[in-house]
Amino acid sequence: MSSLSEQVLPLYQRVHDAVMARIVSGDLSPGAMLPSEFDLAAQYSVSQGTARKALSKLEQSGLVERHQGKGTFVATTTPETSLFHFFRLRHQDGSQAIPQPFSETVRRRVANAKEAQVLGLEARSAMFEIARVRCIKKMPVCYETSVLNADLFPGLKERSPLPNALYPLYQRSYGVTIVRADEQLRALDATSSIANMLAMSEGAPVLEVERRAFDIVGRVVELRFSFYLTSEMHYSISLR
Amino acid sequence: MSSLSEQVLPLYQRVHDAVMARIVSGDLSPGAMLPSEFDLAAQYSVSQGTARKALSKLEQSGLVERHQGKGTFVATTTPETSLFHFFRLRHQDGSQAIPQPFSETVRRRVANAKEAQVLGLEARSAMFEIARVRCIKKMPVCYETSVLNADLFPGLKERSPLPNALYPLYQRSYGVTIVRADEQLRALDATSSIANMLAMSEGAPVLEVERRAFDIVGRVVELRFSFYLTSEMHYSISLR
DNA sequence: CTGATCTATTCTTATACAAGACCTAATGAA
DNA sequence: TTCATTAGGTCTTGTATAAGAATAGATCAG
Repeated sequence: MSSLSEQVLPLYQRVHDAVMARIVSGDLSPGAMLPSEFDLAAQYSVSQGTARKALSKLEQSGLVERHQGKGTFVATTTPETSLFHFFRLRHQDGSQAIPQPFSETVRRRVANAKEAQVLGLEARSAMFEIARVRCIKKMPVCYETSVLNADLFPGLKERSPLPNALYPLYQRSYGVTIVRADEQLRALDATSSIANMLAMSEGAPVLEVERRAFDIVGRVVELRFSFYLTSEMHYSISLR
Repeated sequence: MSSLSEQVLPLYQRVHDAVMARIVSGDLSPGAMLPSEFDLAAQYSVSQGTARKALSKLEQSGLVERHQGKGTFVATTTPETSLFHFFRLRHQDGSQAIPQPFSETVRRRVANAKEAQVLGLEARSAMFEIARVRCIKKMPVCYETSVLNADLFPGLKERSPLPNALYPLYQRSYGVTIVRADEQLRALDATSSIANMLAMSEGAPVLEVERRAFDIVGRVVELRFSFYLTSEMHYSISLR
Protein backbone atom coordinates (compact mmCIF):
# COMPACT_ATOMS: atom_id res chain seq x y z
CA MET A 1 0.00 0.00 0.00
CA SER A 2 2.87 2.33 -0.62
CA SER A 3 2.85 3.08 -4.34
CA LEU A 4 1.29 6.28 -5.56
CA SER A 5 -1.46 4.50 -7.40
CA GLU A 6 -2.65 3.15 -4.07
CA GLN A 7 -3.91 6.59 -3.18
CA VAL A 8 -7.59 7.00 -2.53
CA LEU A 9 -8.23 7.47 -6.23
CA PRO A 10 -11.53 6.01 -7.44
CA LEU A 11 -11.35 2.51 -8.82
CA TYR A 12 -12.23 3.55 -12.36
CA GLN A 13 -9.45 6.14 -12.24
CA ARG A 14 -6.89 3.53 -11.25
CA VAL A 15 -7.99 1.22 -14.04
CA HIS A 16 -7.88 4.16 -16.45
CA ASP A 17 -4.35 5.06 -15.37
CA ALA A 18 -3.16 1.47 -15.63
CA VAL A 19 -4.50 1.01 -19.13
CA MET A 20 -3.15 4.39 -20.19
CA ALA A 21 0.27 3.37 -18.91
CA ARG A 22 0.13 0.26 -21.06
CA ILE A 23 -0.70 2.33 -24.12
CA VAL A 24 1.94 4.96 -23.48
CA SER A 25 4.62 2.34 -22.87
CA GLY A 26 3.86 0.78 -26.23
CA ASP A 27 2.74 -2.48 -24.62
CA LEU A 28 -0.54 -1.84 -26.41
CA SER A 29 0.35 -0.34 -29.76
CA PRO A 30 -1.94 1.65 -32.05
CA GLY A 31 -4.62 -0.50 -33.62
CA ALA A 32 -4.34 -3.18 -30.95
CA MET A 33 -7.49 -4.45 -29.31
CA LEU A 34 -7.89 -3.85 -25.61
CA PRO A 35 -9.26 -6.43 -23.21
CA SER A 36 -13.04 -6.43 -23.13
CA GLU A 37 -14.86 -4.69 -20.31
CA PHE A 38 -15.41 -8.01 -18.58
CA ASP A 39 -11.80 -9.12 -18.95
CA LEU A 40 -10.56 -5.79 -17.70
CA ALA A 41 -12.98 -5.99 -14.81
CA ALA A 42 -11.67 -9.42 -13.90
CA GLN A 43 -8.03 -8.32 -14.19
CA TYR A 44 -8.51 -5.46 -11.78
CA SER A 45 -11.20 -7.04 -9.62
CA VAL A 46 -13.85 -4.44 -10.32
CA SER A 47 -17.27 -4.62 -11.92
CA GLN A 48 -17.84 -4.40 -15.65
CA GLY A 49 -19.45 -0.98 -15.16
CA THR A 50 -16.33 0.34 -13.49
CA ALA A 51 -14.03 -0.99 -16.20
CA ARG A 52 -16.44 0.55 -18.67
CA LYS A 53 -16.10 3.96 -17.07
CA ALA A 54 -12.32 3.75 -17.32
CA LEU A 55 -12.55 2.91 -21.02
CA SER A 56 -15.03 5.72 -21.59
CA LYS A 57 -12.55 8.20 -20.16
CA LEU A 58 -9.87 6.90 -22.49
CA GLU A 59 -12.28 7.26 -25.36
CA GLN A 60 -13.08 10.84 -24.40
CA SER A 61 -9.42 11.78 -24.44
CA GLY A 62 -9.15 10.23 -27.88
CA LEU A 63 -6.71 7.52 -26.90
CA VAL A 64 -8.97 4.61 -27.84
CA GLU A 65 -11.91 3.96 -30.14
CA ARG A 66 -14.87 1.83 -29.17
CA HIS A 67 -17.29 -0.03 -31.43
CA GLN A 68 -20.33 -1.80 -30.14
CA GLY A 69 -20.14 -5.51 -30.78
CA LYS A 70 -16.50 -5.32 -31.90
CA GLY A 71 -14.33 -4.06 -29.10
CA THR A 72 -12.08 -1.25 -27.93
CA PHE A 73 -8.94 -0.38 -29.91
CA VAL A 74 -5.97 1.87 -29.38
CA ALA A 75 -6.50 4.84 -31.68
CA THR A 76 -4.30 4.52 -34.74
CA THR A 77 -4.85 7.96 -36.09
CA THR A 78 -4.28 11.12 -34.18
CA PRO A 79 -7.30 11.89 -31.98
CA GLU A 80 -9.69 13.92 -34.00
CA THR A 81 -9.55 12.99 -37.56
CA SER A 82 -7.43 11.82 -40.38
CA LEU A 83 -3.86 11.79 -41.50
CA PHE A 84 -4.00 15.46 -42.23
CA HIS A 85 -5.51 16.73 -39.04
CA PHE A 86 -2.61 19.08 -38.42
CA PHE A 87 -2.50 20.28 -42.03
CA ARG A 88 -4.52 23.45 -41.78
CA LEU A 89 -4.18 24.76 -45.31
CA ARG A 90 -7.44 25.20 -47.19
CA HIS A 91 -8.47 26.41 -50.61
CA GLN A 92 -10.66 29.47 -50.85
CA ASP A 93 -13.72 27.24 -51.12
CA GLY A 94 -12.85 25.63 -47.79
CA SER A 95 -11.72 22.26 -49.14
CA GLN A 96 -8.52 20.87 -47.72
CA ALA A 97 -5.35 21.59 -49.61
CA ILE A 98 -2.79 18.79 -49.48
CA PRO A 99 0.53 20.08 -50.78
CA GLN A 100 2.96 17.48 -52.08
CA PRO A 101 6.60 17.43 -50.99
CA PHE A 102 8.73 18.89 -53.75
CA SER A 103 12.25 19.00 -52.38
CA GLU A 104 13.57 17.62 -49.12
CA THR A 105 16.80 17.62 -47.15
CA VAL A 106 17.37 15.79 -43.86
CA ARG A 107 20.43 16.83 -41.88
CA ARG A 108 21.93 15.71 -38.61
CA ARG A 109 23.29 18.52 -36.47
CA VAL A 110 23.48 19.82 -32.90
CA ALA A 111 20.72 21.83 -31.26
CA ASN A 112 21.04 25.53 -30.77
CA ALA A 113 20.07 27.06 -27.44
CA LYS A 114 16.42 27.71 -28.26
CA GLU A 115 15.86 24.28 -29.77
CA ALA A 116 17.40 22.52 -26.79
CA GLN A 117 15.30 24.56 -24.40
CA VAL A 118 12.04 24.03 -26.25
CA LEU A 119 12.61 20.30 -26.63
CA GLY A 120 13.81 19.98 -23.05
CA LEU A 121 17.29 18.70 -23.92
CA GLU A 122 20.91 19.38 -23.05
CA ALA A 123 22.55 22.12 -25.04
CA ARG A 124 24.14 20.88 -28.25
CA SER A 125 22.22 17.58 -28.28
CA ALA A 126 22.06 15.71 -31.57
CA MET A 127 19.08 16.66 -33.72
CA PHE A 128 17.54 15.92 -37.09
CA GLU A 129 16.45 18.84 -39.22
CA ILE A 130 13.95 18.20 -41.99
CA ALA A 131 13.60 20.99 -44.54
CA ARG A 132 10.98 20.72 -47.24
CA VAL A 133 9.26 22.75 -49.92
CA ARG A 134 5.68 21.72 -50.64
CA CYS A 135 3.75 22.35 -53.83
CA ILE A 136 0.19 22.46 -55.01
CA LYS A 137 -0.32 22.06 -58.75
CA LYS A 138 3.42 22.55 -59.30
CA MET A 139 3.32 25.87 -57.44
CA PRO A 140 5.42 26.05 -54.26
CA VAL A 141 3.15 27.17 -51.42
CA CYS A 142 5.03 26.23 -48.28
CA TYR A 143 8.54 25.99 -46.90
CA GLU A 144 9.00 24.25 -43.58
CA THR A 145 11.77 23.04 -41.29
CA SER A 146 11.22 20.55 -38.50
CA VAL A 147 13.69 19.83 -35.71
CA LEU A 148 13.60 16.55 -33.76
CA ASN A 149 15.55 14.92 -30.97
CA ALA A 150 17.80 12.44 -32.81
CA ASP A 151 17.64 9.96 -29.91
CA LEU A 152 13.90 9.53 -30.34
CA PHE A 153 14.09 8.94 -34.10
CA PRO A 154 17.09 6.68 -34.84
CA GLY A 155 17.84 6.21 -38.52
CA LEU A 156 15.47 8.93 -39.64
CA LYS A 157 17.96 10.38 -42.11
CA GLU A 158 18.18 7.07 -43.95
CA ARG A 159 14.42 7.03 -44.49
CA SER A 160 14.54 10.06 -46.78
CA PRO A 161 12.51 10.79 -48.83
CA LEU A 162 10.00 10.92 -46.01
CA PRO A 163 6.26 10.50 -46.50
CA ASN A 164 4.01 13.51 -47.00
CA ALA A 165 2.51 13.26 -43.52
CA LEU A 166 5.24 12.98 -40.89
CA TYR A 167 3.17 12.30 -37.77
CA PRO A 168 1.90 8.87 -38.86
CA LEU A 169 5.56 8.00 -39.52
CA TYR A 170 6.52 9.14 -36.02
CA GLN A 171 3.76 6.95 -34.65
CA ARG A 172 4.18 3.82 -36.71
CA SER A 173 7.95 3.69 -36.81
CA TYR A 174 8.92 5.36 -33.55
CA GLY A 175 5.93 4.98 -31.23
CA VAL A 176 5.63 8.73 -30.85
CA THR A 177 2.01 9.87 -31.06
CA ILE A 178 1.40 13.57 -31.63
CA VAL A 179 -1.81 14.68 -29.92
CA ARG A 180 -1.45 18.44 -29.65
CA ALA A 181 0.29 21.29 -31.38
CA ASP A 182 0.70 24.81 -30.07
CA GLU A 183 1.29 27.38 -32.76
CA GLN A 184 2.35 30.99 -32.99
CA LEU A 185 1.38 32.83 -36.16
CA ARG A 186 2.82 35.98 -37.65
CA ALA A 187 2.68 37.85 -40.92
CA LEU A 188 6.12 38.57 -42.31
CA ASP A 189 7.79 39.94 -45.37
CA ALA A 190 9.56 37.12 -47.17
CA THR A 191 13.31 37.13 -46.76
CA SER A 192 15.27 36.65 -49.94
CA SER A 193 16.03 32.99 -49.20
CA ILE A 194 12.39 32.16 -48.50
CA ALA A 195 11.23 34.16 -51.49
CA ASN A 196 13.66 32.14 -53.55
CA MET A 197 12.34 28.82 -52.41
CA LEU A 198 8.72 29.82 -52.83
CA ALA A 199 9.33 31.37 -56.24
CA MET A 200 7.95 34.69 -55.12
CA SER A 201 9.25 38.21 -54.90
CA GLU A 202 11.28 39.26 -51.90
CA GLY A 203 9.24 41.31 -49.46
CA ALA A 204 5.89 39.75 -50.36
CA PRO A 205 3.80 38.77 -47.31
CA VAL A 206 4.10 35.21 -45.93
CA LEU A 207 2.40 33.55 -43.00
CA GLU A 208 4.91 32.19 -40.50
CA VAL A 209 3.79 29.37 -38.21
CA GLU A 210 6.00 28.30 -35.32
CA ARG A 211 4.79 24.99 -33.96
CA ARG A 212 5.55 22.90 -30.91
CA ALA A 213 4.16 19.38 -31.28
CA PHE A 214 3.35 17.41 -28.11
CA ASP A 215 3.11 13.65 -27.68
CA ILE A 216 0.78 11.72 -25.38
CA VAL A 217 2.84 12.29 -22.25
CA GLY A 218 3.17 15.99 -22.91
CA ARG A 219 6.72 16.16 -24.20
CA VAL A 220 7.58 18.61 -26.97
CA VAL A 221 8.98 16.30 -29.63
CA GLU A 222 9.09 18.58 -32.66
CA LEU A 223 9.78 22.25 -33.25
CA ARG A 224 8.63 23.33 -36.68
CA PHE A 225 8.71 26.57 -38.63
CA SER A 226 6.45 26.85 -41.65
CA PHE A 227 6.15 29.66 -44.15
CA TYR A 228 2.98 29.73 -46.17
CA LEU A 229 1.99 31.62 -49.24
CA THR A 230 -1.58 32.70 -48.57
CA SER A 231 -2.60 34.45 -51.74
CA GLU A 232 -4.49 31.44 -53.13
CA MET A 233 -4.90 29.59 -49.86
CA HIS A 234 -5.64 30.27 -46.21
CA TYR A 235 -4.80 28.73 -42.87
CA SER A 236 -7.94 27.35 -41.27
CA ILE A 237 -8.52 26.78 -37.56
CA SER A 238 -11.38 26.24 -35.15
CA LEU A 239 -11.50 27.62 -31.61
CA ARG A 240 -13.78 26.16 -28.94
CA MET B 1 -46.10 9.49 -29.90
CA SER B 2 -45.75 11.60 -32.98
CA SER B 3 -43.17 14.24 -32.16
CA LEU B 4 -39.61 13.77 -33.28
CA SER B 5 -38.26 13.47 -29.77
CA GLU B 6 -40.35 10.33 -29.36
CA GLN B 7 -37.92 8.51 -31.62
CA VAL B 8 -36.11 5.52 -30.25
CA LEU B 9 -33.44 7.76 -28.80
CA PRO B 10 -31.98 6.54 -25.51
CA LEU B 11 -33.66 7.93 -22.42
CA TYR B 12 -30.60 9.86 -21.27
CA GLN B 13 -30.40 11.47 -24.69
CA ARG B 14 -33.99 12.64 -24.50
CA VAL B 15 -33.45 14.10 -21.04
CA HIS B 16 -30.26 15.74 -22.30
CA ASP B 17 -32.06 17.29 -25.26
CA ALA B 18 -34.92 18.52 -23.09
CA VAL B 19 -32.61 20.21 -20.60
CA MET B 20 -30.51 21.65 -23.40
CA ALA B 21 -33.66 23.09 -24.95
CA ARG B 22 -34.48 24.81 -21.67
CA ILE B 23 -31.02 26.33 -21.53
CA VAL B 24 -31.00 27.44 -25.15
CA SER B 25 -34.46 28.98 -24.86
CA GLY B 26 -33.28 31.06 -21.93
CA ASP B 27 -35.70 29.36 -19.55
CA LEU B 28 -32.61 28.44 -17.58
CA SER B 29 -30.25 31.39 -17.83
CA PRO B 30 -26.50 31.36 -17.18
CA GLY B 31 -25.71 30.88 -13.52
CA ALA B 32 -29.08 29.31 -12.75
CA MET B 33 -29.17 26.09 -10.80
CA LEU B 34 -30.57 23.04 -12.54
CA PRO B 35 -32.89 20.53 -10.89
CA SER B 36 -30.98 17.92 -8.92
CA GLU B 37 -30.36 14.51 -10.42
CA PHE B 38 -33.22 13.08 -8.40
CA ASP B 39 -35.65 15.86 -9.31
CA LEU B 40 -34.77 15.57 -12.95
CA ALA B 41 -35.20 11.81 -12.75
CA ALA B 42 -38.67 12.27 -11.23
CA GLN B 43 -39.66 14.86 -13.84
CA TYR B 44 -38.85 12.57 -16.72
CA SER B 45 -39.67 9.29 -14.99
CA VAL B 46 -36.20 7.84 -15.25
CA SER B 47 -33.68 6.72 -12.66
CA GLN B 48 -31.20 9.05 -11.01
CA GLY B 49 -28.38 7.37 -12.92
CA THR B 50 -30.00 8.15 -16.24
CA ALA B 51 -30.62 11.77 -15.33
CA ARG B 52 -27.01 11.88 -14.19
CA LYS B 53 -25.79 10.66 -17.55
CA ALA B 54 -27.75 13.41 -19.30
CA LEU B 55 -26.17 16.02 -17.02
CA SER B 56 -22.72 14.58 -17.60
CA LYS B 57 -23.14 15.02 -21.32
CA LEU B 58 -24.12 18.63 -20.81
CA GLU B 59 -21.08 19.08 -18.62
CA GLN B 60 -18.80 17.59 -21.28
CA SER B 61 -20.04 20.01 -23.87
CA GLY B 62 -19.35 22.82 -21.45
CA LEU B 63 -22.96 23.92 -21.10
CA VAL B 64 -23.20 23.32 -17.36
CA GLU B 65 -20.85 23.09 -14.38
CA ARG B 66 -21.27 20.54 -11.64
CA HIS B 67 -20.07 20.66 -8.03
CA GLN B 68 -20.39 17.79 -5.65
CA GLY B 69 -22.55 18.70 -2.68
CA LYS B 70 -23.72 21.95 -4.29
CA GLY B 71 -25.51 21.27 -7.54
CA THR B 72 -25.44 21.74 -11.29
CA PHE B 73 -25.41 25.23 -12.80
CA VAL B 74 -25.72 26.67 -16.28
CA ALA B 75 -22.23 27.77 -17.30
CA THR B 76 -21.88 31.53 -17.05
CA THR B 77 -18.63 31.85 -18.90
CA THR B 78 -17.99 30.59 -22.38
CA PRO B 79 -17.03 26.91 -22.23
CA GLU B 80 -13.31 26.70 -21.89
CA THR B 81 -11.98 29.54 -19.96
CA SER B 82 -12.26 33.17 -19.28
CA LEU B 83 -13.54 36.31 -20.84
CA PHE B 84 -10.71 36.37 -23.29
CA HIS B 85 -10.81 32.82 -24.54
CA PHE B 86 -11.20 33.95 -28.14
CA PHE B 87 -8.53 36.62 -27.87
CA ARG B 88 -5.54 34.84 -29.30
CA LEU B 89 -2.98 37.62 -29.28
CA ARG B 90 0.12 36.94 -27.19
CA HIS B 91 3.30 38.78 -26.39
CA GLN B 92 6.60 37.24 -27.44
CA ASP B 93 6.98 35.76 -23.98
CA GLY B 94 3.68 33.92 -24.37
CA SER B 95 1.65 36.03 -21.94
CA GLN B 96 -1.77 37.11 -23.12
CA ALA B 97 -2.01 40.52 -24.74
CA ILE B 98 -5.25 42.35 -24.05
CA PRO B 99 -5.53 45.32 -26.37
CA GLN B 100 -7.83 48.13 -25.28
CA PRO B 101 -10.45 49.60 -27.60
CA PHE B 102 -9.19 52.88 -28.95
CA SER B 103 -11.79 54.05 -31.43
CA GLU B 104 -15.16 52.54 -32.21
CA THR B 105 -18.00 53.07 -34.64
CA VAL B 106 -21.25 51.12 -34.68
CA ARG B 107 -23.35 51.41 -37.83
CA ARG B 108 -26.66 49.99 -38.92
CA ARG B 109 -26.76 48.93 -42.56
CA VAL B 110 -28.00 46.18 -44.88
CA ALA B 111 -26.11 42.96 -45.46
CA ASN B 112 -24.19 42.39 -48.63
CA ALA B 113 -24.49 39.08 -50.43
CA LYS B 114 -21.63 37.32 -48.65
CA GLU B 115 -22.68 38.47 -45.19
CA ALA B 116 -26.27 37.36 -45.72
CA GLN B 117 -25.11 33.99 -46.95
CA VAL B 118 -22.64 33.40 -44.12
CA LEU B 119 -25.15 34.44 -41.47
CA GLY B 120 -27.95 32.51 -43.11
CA LEU B 121 -30.19 35.51 -43.73
CA GLU B 122 -32.21 37.07 -46.52
CA ALA B 123 -30.26 39.32 -48.83
CA ARG B 124 -30.19 42.93 -47.65
CA SER B 125 -31.24 42.09 -44.08
CA ALA B 126 -30.56 44.70 -41.40
CA MET B 127 -27.15 44.35 -39.76
CA PHE B 128 -24.95 46.03 -37.20
CA GLU B 129 -21.34 46.65 -38.10
CA ILE B 130 -18.87 47.27 -35.30
CA ALA B 131 -15.52 48.69 -36.36
CA ARG B 132 -12.78 49.12 -33.80
CA VAL B 133 -9.11 49.87 -33.49
CA ARG B 134 -7.40 48.26 -30.51
CA CYS B 135 -4.22 49.43 -28.83
CA ILE B 136 -1.54 48.09 -26.57
CA LYS B 137 0.51 50.67 -24.71
CA LYS B 138 -0.96 53.39 -26.95
CA MET B 139 0.22 51.57 -30.05
CA PRO B 140 -2.54 50.40 -32.42
CA VAL B 141 -2.13 46.68 -33.03
CA CYS B 142 -5.45 45.57 -34.42
CA TYR B 143 -8.28 46.77 -36.61
CA GLU B 144 -11.44 44.70 -36.67
CA THR B 145 -14.97 44.83 -38.05
CA SER B 146 -17.78 42.61 -36.81
CA VAL B 147 -21.10 42.12 -38.57
CA LEU B 148 -24.19 40.93 -36.68
CA ASN B 149 -27.81 40.21 -37.46
CA ALA B 150 -29.65 43.30 -36.16
CA ASP B 151 -32.70 41.25 -35.18
CA LEU B 152 -30.70 39.25 -32.66
CA PHE B 153 -29.16 42.31 -31.03
CA PRO B 154 -31.83 45.03 -30.69
CA GLY B 155 -30.54 48.37 -29.48
CA LEU B 156 -26.90 47.42 -29.87
CA LYS B 157 -25.99 50.73 -31.48
CA GLU B 158 -27.24 52.65 -28.44
CA ARG B 159 -24.91 50.68 -26.17
CA SER B 160 -21.80 52.17 -27.76
CA PRO B 161 -19.11 52.38 -26.49
CA LEU B 162 -19.17 48.62 -26.19
CA PRO B 163 -17.12 46.66 -23.67
CA ASN B 164 -13.71 45.30 -24.58
CA ALA B 165 -14.94 41.70 -24.77
CA LEU B 166 -18.05 41.45 -26.93
CA TYR B 167 -19.04 37.82 -26.35
CA PRO B 168 -19.94 38.22 -22.67
CA LEU B 169 -22.14 41.12 -23.76
CA TYR B 170 -23.83 38.94 -26.37
CA GLN B 171 -24.47 36.37 -23.67
CA ARG B 172 -25.59 38.56 -20.79
CA SER B 173 -27.68 41.05 -22.72
CA TYR B 174 -28.92 38.99 -25.65
CA GLY B 175 -28.79 35.36 -24.54
CA VAL B 176 -26.42 34.48 -27.37
CA THR B 177 -23.60 32.23 -26.19
CA ILE B 178 -20.59 31.87 -28.47
CA VAL B 179 -19.06 28.41 -28.17
CA ARG B 180 -17.01 28.04 -31.34
CA ALA B 181 -15.20 30.17 -33.86
CA ASP B 182 -13.89 29.05 -37.24
CA GLU B 183 -11.13 31.21 -38.58
CA GLN B 184 -9.27 31.68 -41.84
CA LEU B 185 -5.85 33.29 -41.62
CA ARG B 186 -3.82 34.99 -44.31
CA ALA B 187 -0.78 37.20 -44.54
CA LEU B 188 -1.45 40.37 -46.49
CA ASP B 189 0.16 43.62 -47.39
CA ALA B 190 -1.64 46.41 -45.59
CA THR B 191 -3.93 48.48 -47.78
CA SER B 192 -3.58 52.20 -47.39
CA SER B 193 -6.73 52.50 -45.24
CA ILE B 194 -5.63 49.76 -42.87
CA ALA B 195 -2.09 51.11 -42.75
CA ASN B 196 -3.59 54.45 -41.82
CA MET B 197 -5.59 53.08 -38.93
CA LEU B 198 -2.74 51.02 -37.58
CA ALA B 199 -0.24 53.85 -37.95
CA MET B 200 2.04 51.76 -40.12
CA SER B 201 3.42 52.04 -43.60
CA GLU B 202 1.33 50.91 -46.54
CA GLY B 203 2.44 47.55 -47.84
CA ALA B 204 3.78 46.27 -44.52
CA PRO B 205 2.66 42.72 -43.66
CA VAL B 206 -0.50 42.22 -41.58
CA LEU B 207 -2.24 39.07 -40.38
CA GLU B 208 -5.84 38.91 -41.57
CA VAL B 209 -8.25 36.75 -39.58
CA GLU B 210 -11.71 36.05 -40.97
CA ARG B 211 -13.90 34.60 -38.24
CA ARG B 212 -17.31 32.97 -38.12
CA ALA B 213 -18.59 32.75 -34.53
CA PHE B 214 -21.12 30.02 -33.70
CA ASP B 215 -23.62 29.94 -30.85
CA ILE B 216 -24.86 26.91 -28.90
CA VAL B 217 -27.29 25.77 -31.53
CA GLY B 218 -24.74 26.07 -34.32
CA ARG B 219 -25.89 29.30 -35.94
CA VAL B 220 -23.29 31.70 -37.31
CA VAL B 221 -24.09 34.88 -35.40
CA GLU B 222 -21.06 37.01 -36.17
CA LEU B 223 -18.76 37.51 -39.12
CA ARG B 224 -15.58 39.30 -38.14
CA PHE B 225 -12.51 40.49 -39.98
CA SER B 226 -9.44 41.34 -37.92
CA PHE B 227 -6.14 42.74 -39.06
CA TYR B 228 -3.25 42.27 -36.69
CA LEU B 229 0.15 43.80 -36.54
CA THR B 230 2.42 40.91 -35.64
CA SER B 231 5.83 42.49 -35.35
CA GLU B 232 5.72 42.68 -31.54
CA MET B 233 2.98 40.12 -31.00
CA HIS B 234 1.82 36.80 -32.40
CA TYR B 235 -1.43 34.95 -32.83
CA SER B 236 -1.46 31.87 -30.61
CA ILE B 237 -3.52 28.72 -31.14
CA SER B 238 -3.62 25.13 -30.00
CA LEU B 239 -4.60 22.20 -32.23
CA ARG B 240 -5.73 18.86 -30.83
C1' DC C 1 -18.65 31.00 18.82
C1' DT C 2 -17.92 26.12 18.18
C1' DG C 3 -18.76 21.76 17.04
C1' DA C 4 -22.05 18.14 16.00
C1' DT C 5 -25.77 16.93 13.21
C1' DC C 6 -28.82 17.08 9.48
C1' DT C 7 -29.99 17.68 4.62
C1' DA C 8 -29.41 18.15 -0.16
C1' DT C 9 -26.43 17.44 -3.60
C1' DT C 10 -23.17 14.91 -6.77
C1' DC C 11 -20.00 10.81 -7.11
C1' DT C 12 -18.80 5.86 -7.08
C1' DT C 13 -19.69 1.17 -7.71
C1' DA C 14 -22.37 -2.65 -8.94
C1' DT C 15 -25.85 -5.43 -11.53
C1' DA C 16 -29.02 -6.74 -15.16
C1' DC C 17 -30.43 -6.64 -19.59
C1' DA C 18 -30.47 -4.79 -24.59
C1' DA C 19 -28.32 -4.29 -28.97
C1' DG C 20 -24.71 -4.80 -32.45
C1' DA C 21 -21.08 -7.50 -34.95
C1' DC C 22 -19.30 -11.58 -36.36
C1' DC C 23 -18.59 -16.41 -36.90
C1' DT C 24 -20.26 -21.04 -37.89
C1' DA C 25 -23.04 -24.55 -39.10
C1' DA C 26 -27.29 -25.82 -41.18
C1' DT C 27 -30.09 -25.24 -45.13
C1' DG C 28 -31.43 -25.15 -49.73
C1' DA C 29 -31.10 -24.03 -54.64
C1' DA C 30 -28.36 -24.27 -58.80
C1' DT D 1 -20.71 -30.39 -55.46
C1' DT D 2 -20.89 -25.55 -54.85
C1' DC D 3 -22.42 -21.43 -53.47
C1' DA D 4 -25.29 -18.21 -51.27
C1' DT D 5 -28.46 -17.56 -47.55
C1' DT D 6 -30.15 -18.06 -43.05
C1' DA D 7 -30.44 -19.03 -38.14
C1' DG D 8 -28.13 -19.36 -33.78
C1' DG D 9 -24.70 -18.63 -30.66
C1' DT D 10 -21.26 -15.87 -28.52
C1' DC D 11 -18.54 -12.01 -27.62
C1' DT D 12 -18.61 -7.27 -27.58
C1' DT D 13 -20.21 -2.50 -26.10
C1' DG D 14 -24.51 0.30 -24.91
C1' DT D 15 -28.46 1.47 -21.72
C1' DA D 16 -30.95 1.64 -17.40
C1' DT D 17 -31.35 1.22 -12.55
C1' DA D 18 -30.28 0.97 -7.60
C1' DA D 19 -27.75 1.51 -3.28
C1' DG D 20 -24.46 3.61 -0.69
C1' DA D 21 -20.34 7.04 -0.12
C1' DA D 22 -18.46 11.66 -0.23
C1' DT D 23 -19.01 16.57 -0.10
C1' DA D 24 -20.84 21.21 0.94
C1' DG D 25 -23.61 23.95 3.42
C1' DA D 26 -27.22 25.01 6.81
C1' DT D 27 -29.07 24.26 11.34
C1' DC D 28 -28.99 23.79 16.03
C1' DA D 29 -27.35 22.68 20.78
C1' DG D 30 -24.08 23.93 24.04
